[in-house]
Amino acid sequence: MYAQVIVDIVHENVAHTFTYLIPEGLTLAPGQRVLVPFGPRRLEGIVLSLTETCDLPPEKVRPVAEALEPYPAVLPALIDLAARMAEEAHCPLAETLRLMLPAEMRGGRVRVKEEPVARLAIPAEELEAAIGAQGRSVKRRTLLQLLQGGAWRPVAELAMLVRDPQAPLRQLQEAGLVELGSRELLRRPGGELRADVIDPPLMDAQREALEALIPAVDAGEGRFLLHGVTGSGKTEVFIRLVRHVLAMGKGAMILVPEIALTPQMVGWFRSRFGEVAAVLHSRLSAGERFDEWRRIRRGDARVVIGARSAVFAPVERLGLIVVDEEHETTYQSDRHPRYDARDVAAWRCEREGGTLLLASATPSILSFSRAREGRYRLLEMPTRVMDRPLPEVEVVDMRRELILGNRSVFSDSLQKALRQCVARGEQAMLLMNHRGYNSFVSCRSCGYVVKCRQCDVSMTYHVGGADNRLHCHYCGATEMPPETCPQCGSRYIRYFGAGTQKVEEELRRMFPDTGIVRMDIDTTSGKDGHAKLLDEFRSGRARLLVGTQMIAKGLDFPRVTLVGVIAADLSLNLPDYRARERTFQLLTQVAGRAGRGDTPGQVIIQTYKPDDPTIRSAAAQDYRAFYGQEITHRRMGLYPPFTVMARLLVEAKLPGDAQRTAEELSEALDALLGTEKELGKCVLLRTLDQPSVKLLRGKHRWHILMKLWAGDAAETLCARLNDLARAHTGRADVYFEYNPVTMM
DNA sequence: AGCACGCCGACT
DNA sequence: GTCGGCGTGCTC
Repeated sequence: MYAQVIVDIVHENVAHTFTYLIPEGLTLAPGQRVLVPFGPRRLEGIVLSLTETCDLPPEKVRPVAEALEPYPAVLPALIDLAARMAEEAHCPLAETLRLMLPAEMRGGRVRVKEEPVARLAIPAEELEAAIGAQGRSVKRRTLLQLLQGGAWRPVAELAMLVRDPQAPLRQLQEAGLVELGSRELLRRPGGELRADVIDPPLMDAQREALEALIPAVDAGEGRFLLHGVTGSGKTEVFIRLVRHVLAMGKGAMILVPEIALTPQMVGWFRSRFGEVAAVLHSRLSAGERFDEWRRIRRGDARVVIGARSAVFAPVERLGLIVVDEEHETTYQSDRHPRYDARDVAAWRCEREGGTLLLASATPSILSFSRAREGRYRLLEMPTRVMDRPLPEVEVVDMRRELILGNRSVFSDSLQKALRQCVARGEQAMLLMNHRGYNSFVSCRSCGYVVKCRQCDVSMTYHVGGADNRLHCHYCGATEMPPETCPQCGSRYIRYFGAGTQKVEEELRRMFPDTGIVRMDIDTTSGKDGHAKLLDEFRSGRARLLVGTQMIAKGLDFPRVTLVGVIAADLSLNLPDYRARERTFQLLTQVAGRAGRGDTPGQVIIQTYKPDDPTIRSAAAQDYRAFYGQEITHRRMGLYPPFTVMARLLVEAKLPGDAQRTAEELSEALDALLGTEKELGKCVLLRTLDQPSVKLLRGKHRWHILMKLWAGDAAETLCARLNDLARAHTGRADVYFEYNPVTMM
């Protein structure tokens, strides 16, 4: 027998199977990891298939060195998935296969952890006599007593009752009374678990959603989009559905945008499912991730809660994938090989006979339009649990505040509401979608704005640490703020625009005796950074929480009755066709954090554009109204979902190299579209210019942006563009992006 | 990818 | 005459 093996090297030259002889006594199955000789080296590889024959000259075929595990590490369905993704992304199969395994497994970086254990080696009826025979040794007698049940006990556990048990245990072993061994130890993240929380009663809307979903789950099919307003109890629907799937003997996956931001979801699932639930995300240690992966692979854990990459978890007999907060951009991978976890989830469900459930209070325009087309079945949960009202939303015109002489970051309304909220002993959350103290530094004489030396981006003033410095939010560079203008020499340097630090400082001035927590990348970077800050707020030690968009996602604090949005326009003004969508999502999601307990919630949105339709529909928490406006914008502007966006991005040290390369690419594209007219027909728009960030990390940037009619021609064209980018070598780097995450 | 082989310039 | 530059090509 021969094994067809993909070696773990990502390179076009070796992007095909290599044939190895399977030595006597070794049995292999597709998906198994092996060690194979490869020239002078030994490499890890994955068995794709087994064959009886081989058409290579026999002297060229060498045998497999060894199997790395006794079981297939990659399930057949995941081999298919890797193959499909490699074809789609035009990349070597080895690259997509890597997604299917925890990175730590490669190169033998993690090991199975073992612990020493001991058990009785004699029948129970002989124990009494054995204890009697131990003479004056209290340790040996106690140890025998502790082992009386006959089961394996960890030596570490025995050591808590008998100090230094190793020597007496060895003596007992030599006497044939005790057997010593070692046992696999699983490293579990996040402490003890218990499946002891009882099910709360279901509301009508939840029951209706389940009545639609359960027959589909029973049939192993169906794609659903659940649109449920914030606080409508979607999580409880997921939990009941997962329980149903488990009862069928199948497995389930719950994907969440970023697990560090949604520790509550993990808590809910672990308290309801206990050991059957596994958690997968990037903040686990290597050992924890490997062990959780193995618990899933062995079928011990059949519910997986995880972030984007958990969509590749080795769940067999997959019955359900839930994508919670499906509108989040974190489901799109930004690294190679790029994928969208929602698409992967859909493929897996189709291939493996599972039900797909996308859920959000603010569905992505893409998913909702698919639901309108009938590609997803739409389920709606329009009311909050316990008939709690959606919060009251007030839009405050910040231009008026300025005219009235209020130069604080808080409007009169918000100040008043904050005072009342604090006086009532309740909690408030404030969204400021910009971190730092001031967002830019400028010369009042000549208008000069301090920009990063490496990036075409204004620098943000941060206080704290050893000194106050300017930071670049794109590359992380810092420098001291200038005292005089580098351009005109004036001393008229002023600081403008507020960030989270400034909001925090103003709050402290207003409420000197109240606990305040600031949550942004700067305060949550350490291990468990999120958890510590959230705990500070949850416990009530802090009453006020200031943060960037990370506070808007899925958190459930019953004592929050007030939500303030300091500057709703920040995300609205970004140069991206999705700016309105993102703003609506952000405002609606953060508003939904208010009034989740028994007290009704209040939301105040501060803006310089109080009449903007996006802000208006967010204030009304009217998704349908927003969708109606936005889909019209997209149709008129020829944006997705009506078209596919694509771009060739060029980056180079020298500005001339970047521009010249972009122009050359444009000419190559002219030639291609000239000879293959069919491809040309799908190009609706094509522009060659500089992106809004013209310099990034010291590299000058140009791009060719394209809007394409979705279809076969667009796919072929994208494949060509991808080849074009890959083939390019020279003084510039060229990247092809399909549906780019950012256009900047 | 990585490591061999291979064919031309400056050194003990 | 040898050591070493990294260009080309192969790995079952």
